[in-house]
Order: sequence, then C-alpha cells, then structure tokens
Amino acid sequence: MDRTAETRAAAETRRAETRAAETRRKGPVGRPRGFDADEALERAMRVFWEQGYEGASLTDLTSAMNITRTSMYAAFGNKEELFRKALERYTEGPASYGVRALREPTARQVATAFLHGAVRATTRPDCPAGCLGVQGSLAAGATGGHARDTLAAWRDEHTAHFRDRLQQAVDEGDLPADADPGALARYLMTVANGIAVQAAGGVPREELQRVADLALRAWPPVG
Amino acid sequence: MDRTAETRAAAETRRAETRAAETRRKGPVGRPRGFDADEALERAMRVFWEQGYEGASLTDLTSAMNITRTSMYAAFGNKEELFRKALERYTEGPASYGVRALREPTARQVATAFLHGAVRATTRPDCPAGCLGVQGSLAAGATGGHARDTLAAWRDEHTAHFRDRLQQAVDEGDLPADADPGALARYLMTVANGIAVQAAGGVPREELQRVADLALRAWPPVG
DNA sequence: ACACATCTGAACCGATCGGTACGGAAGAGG
DNA sequence: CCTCTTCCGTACCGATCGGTTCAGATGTGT
Repeated sequence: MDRTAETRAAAETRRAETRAAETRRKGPVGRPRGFDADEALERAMRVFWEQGYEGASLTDLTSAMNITRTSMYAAFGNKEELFRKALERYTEGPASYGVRALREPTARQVATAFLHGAVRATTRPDCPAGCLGVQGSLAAGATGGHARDTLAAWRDEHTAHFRDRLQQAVDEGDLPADADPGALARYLMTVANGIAVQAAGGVPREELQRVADLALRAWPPVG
Repeated sequence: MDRTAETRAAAETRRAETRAAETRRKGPVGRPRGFDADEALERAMRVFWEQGYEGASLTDLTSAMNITRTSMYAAFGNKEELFRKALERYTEGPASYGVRALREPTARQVATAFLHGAVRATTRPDCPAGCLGVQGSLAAGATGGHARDTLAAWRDEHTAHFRDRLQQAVDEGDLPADADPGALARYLMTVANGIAVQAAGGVPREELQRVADLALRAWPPVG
C-alpha cells in the first residue's frame, strides 16, 4: 500500500517535471486512452450504488466499465479512489436534487423539494433503488444477497404489524376515519430506519430524540 | 453447499431415528457442549450488528464467541443460519421495544413508544450504534471502514448545508424564531435516509410519496 | 471398565479478494 | 521511418474468504 502510493506519487512528480521542463505540451503524449473515462465512472457509480462498496468486486466493476483491471487502476488509482470519484459524480448527478432544494425560496419549499426529490431519486426505474450515500455500505454482494433480502422482509413484516395495529385504532375511533394505517405504519418505519442510519453514523442520542419528537408532530389528532 | 445441507439433514434424521428407536433418552448422549450456546449467540449478534453480515467474517465471529469454527458449524449450521438466529435474538432482545410499542393503548402512544424506543435502542452506549435490521447489511468490515466513514461524513456535510439554509430562513422570518434549524435539518436527512432504506427494500414510489407528504405535516408554520 | 457419541483444535480446501509485473500493441512527435 | 510514451491484456501475487475433514480428547450411559 505504501509502495503503491509512493510509486504513484513518484510517477506524478516525474510527469509534472517533464511537463515543466518542456515548458508546454500540446496534448498528452503517448497512446491515448481507449475508453471514455466519464462513461466508465458512470457505470462504476451504478455498480457501487447497487452493490455497495464491499459488495462490488473489482471484477464486477471493471466488467461493467468494459475495461481491464489495469486500465481502471491507471485511470482512477484504486478501488477506494474510484468509489470517492463515483460518490462525487453521484452528488452532482442523481443526488443533485439536494443542492437544488437548497435554492428554493421558502423553508417549506426547501423541505418539500428535498423529500420529494429523495423519493424520485431513490425510486427511478432506470437506476438502482435507494441512495448511494446510504447503501454504499448497505447493499451487499453475491454472498450477502440472502441477508439483505431477509432484512428487507424483516422490516416489511414489522411494518405490517404496525399497520394492523393502526387499523385497529381507526376502527376504535382512536385515529381519524380517513387516516391511512398503511401509510402511517410506513412512515413510522421510515423514520425509525432513518434514525438507525443517523445513529450508525455517530449522531448522538439527544439530537435523535429531537428528531423523533419532531416526527411525532405529523401524527394525526384523535379522530 | 448441497453436500453440506444433505449431510446435516442426514445427521438430524439419523439422530431423530435413534431417539425414536430407543423411545426415551434422559440427556443428550456423548460429550456435552463446552460453551454456553446462548452467550455465544449473543456475542455473534453483536458482531453482526456492528459489522453487518458480509463484514463479519467467520474469524471475527468465532473469536468473539470464544469457540472454534467447527464448534460454530456444529452448533448453528453455517454463517447464514447463525445470522438468522442472531436476528431472532435481536428481535426478542434489543428490538423488543417494537412489539412492546404495539401494546400501547392509543395510536399516538404506539407511535411515540416506537420512535422513542428506536432512539434508545440505536444509541445505547453498551451496544453497537444503529439497528441490526438496517445495517445488518449497512455496516462494513475492515476494508469497508473507510467507505462507511466517507458516507457518514457525506451525510453530515449535507445536513450542515440544510442547517445553514434553515438558519437563514429563521433570520428572514420564514420560520418561527424558536425553530431549531439543526433539528429540522437532521429531521429532513433522517426521513430521506429512511426513504432510501425503504426504497432499497423494494417499497414502491407511490407509497414513499405518501410517507414524504406525511413527514411534511410536521413542518412548522411560517413564523 | 467399556463402547460410543460428541466436542475440539488445527490443518487444509478451492474460490475469490484487491492489487501488480510484464511484455506486446498502438498512437503521437520528431 | 524511428523513438518514445502510454495503454491494454494476461497471468500472477499473497491474503483472506466460507466451509470441511480428521485425529484425538472428553464426558455419558451401560
């Protein structure tokens, strides 16, 4: 690893010196790259998005990018740098709804644009489901596929329990008659899963407590 | 893999036949197990919780369980079954707040108990942060550590952008003066991340759209 | 005391992981 | 043309993956 970084750094230094010594160079010398680096990065982003960082093997990545391991290594450094660049591309591409939302005129419009953008971006039919920023290390490779499906089923099962419980509340008049138990149950599970993501990232308990209290303000009054 | 299942199934069949043939057996014959299977499962659960399914290697698991690979294989079948049993234990243990919440008398209390329980369970100082049901395939092993940290920083960075934007809204009177921009920004990011988790699990767009609209009902009025 | 079922530790399996070394092919500049 | 630089494909590296086999230690029921 140290050797690698050292070698690469040395190569870049040498290249810079060469360029400086000859003061100006029209184009890059040597055989030009035989593939579109931008398109390759786009494809790598998709793979990371779908399979996560660890779940995406170099074989998966390079075969999707239609280049060899060596070409990937030369063009992007290593797997970690490739991931970093893919994340940048994701931020400016599929996740650009985030910065767009920030430019909305009112706070409510900011919030609305952001959440609606998140829904659209995570459920586009032509893209992997979910958000690279979350499942970059949520998704799984071949061996983890079963585990991932098991957990998705686990979450759905518990959502169903809440839906049933809330349906009972509607029947009892404890919720408004027009309340949607399925949507409310999904809402609870969504907020709880979001809280788990935040917690895994190190957000402290007090802050998440405020999030939970805030989320409960959306709860319908007794019907 | 087929050989494995076949062998194990054959062994269980043989054991059952033996037991049936001798009609009654006081205790299990042969050398008794030299470790506490319950405690071993508890420890395995922790490792899966912290590192995810793929991120937890057999070496990680067995060394945490203080048993050998062979003992684990004999007692739990294989890694996948071990994970399934760990998830069951998690459901009845750290995640039992879920079923407890279902027993609350009113819908609002159900919702409150569930979200507050989620906050407590995902931020216990003596347990891994987050929820096994989410990061069972969210967390990462040794090689994925950098990626996980990168993504956590990425989410925090964008949360900060929203905080700044909402602070501006407070200054402009677009939000109530007592609104907490940090908490509101965290709330938005939490819901968006939760939506991403749902989407990754296959929840369709229309349903998530209803979730987003529901979440926006918690938004404070123009101040 | 004996036979037997089970546990245990270590060595080992093929497969795959991320990452490299090398030699030939191929375009750019003189 | 020749030379130089870079790209590209292959074959390979050590490490680790999940899983298995086997010999020997160990406790139980007869």
